[in-house]
Amino acid sequence: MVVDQLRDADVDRLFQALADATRRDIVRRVTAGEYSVSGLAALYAMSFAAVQKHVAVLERASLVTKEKRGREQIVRGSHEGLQKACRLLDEYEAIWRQRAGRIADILAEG
Amino acid sequence: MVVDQLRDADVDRLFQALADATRRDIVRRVTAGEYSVSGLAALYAMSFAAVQKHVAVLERASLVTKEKRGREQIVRGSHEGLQKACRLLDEYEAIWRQRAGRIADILAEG
DNA sequence: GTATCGTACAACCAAATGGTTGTAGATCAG
DNA sequence: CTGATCTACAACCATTTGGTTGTACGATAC
Repeated sequence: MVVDQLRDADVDRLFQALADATRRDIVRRVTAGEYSVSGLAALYAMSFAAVQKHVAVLERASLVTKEKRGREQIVRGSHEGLQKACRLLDEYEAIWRQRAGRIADILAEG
Repeated sequence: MVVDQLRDADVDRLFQALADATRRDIVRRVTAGEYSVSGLAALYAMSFAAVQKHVAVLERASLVTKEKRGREQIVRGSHEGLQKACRLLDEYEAIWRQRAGRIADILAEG
């Protein structure tokens, strides 16, 4: 299904975005407070353009939003993205619990 | 700190491993039941070696374990890996809730 | 013993990643 | 207007990733 493929791509982007320590740090910071792109860039030992790219990756993954304010671009954490990731992992956990439940049933029967 | 670097690398591997639809599908399957590597390989439109690599990525990320049984290698889901990922995301959620709490306080004061 | 099956691993390739520098457009300060 | 600041984006580079094929080796079946 095309729908599922799109969803897969979304999830790919989500976890891919979280698979980098700098990006996770950015998520942490912009979730706790407000930062401009250059404000973030000042925090890391890499070029402005590199940080800009990281923010772009987070934005495409819906983990972050940008809002123009004057000449600055304010980056904010998006709770939706995080929740989505949490819910996805919970699904796997649910599968595990189902299996654990079945095993418990088998043990109870045996 | 070296400890934190190692931890970062672990988390990188974790989310990196989850950032691929085929690997997520493998996790789903081996969490629900038992599969050999070739049993898994039969499910996907790619070579055995490709699936083998995916399993290796999941194994390095501690999302999966392998156990030799005769000439087969049995792949099983590791609950620890999933829990770790869940807890990590919960940390971010906690940061969000802290911030939401502060905002609520400010609104209550104002 | 021989053929087959399941696995491991190397070598290779195209595409994506994570970084760089450089250029250019808006916006603000003086 | 001029200059500084913030951002965007292109071009480039090294490394990693996700895939392939081919080879080799232990375990099993006959």
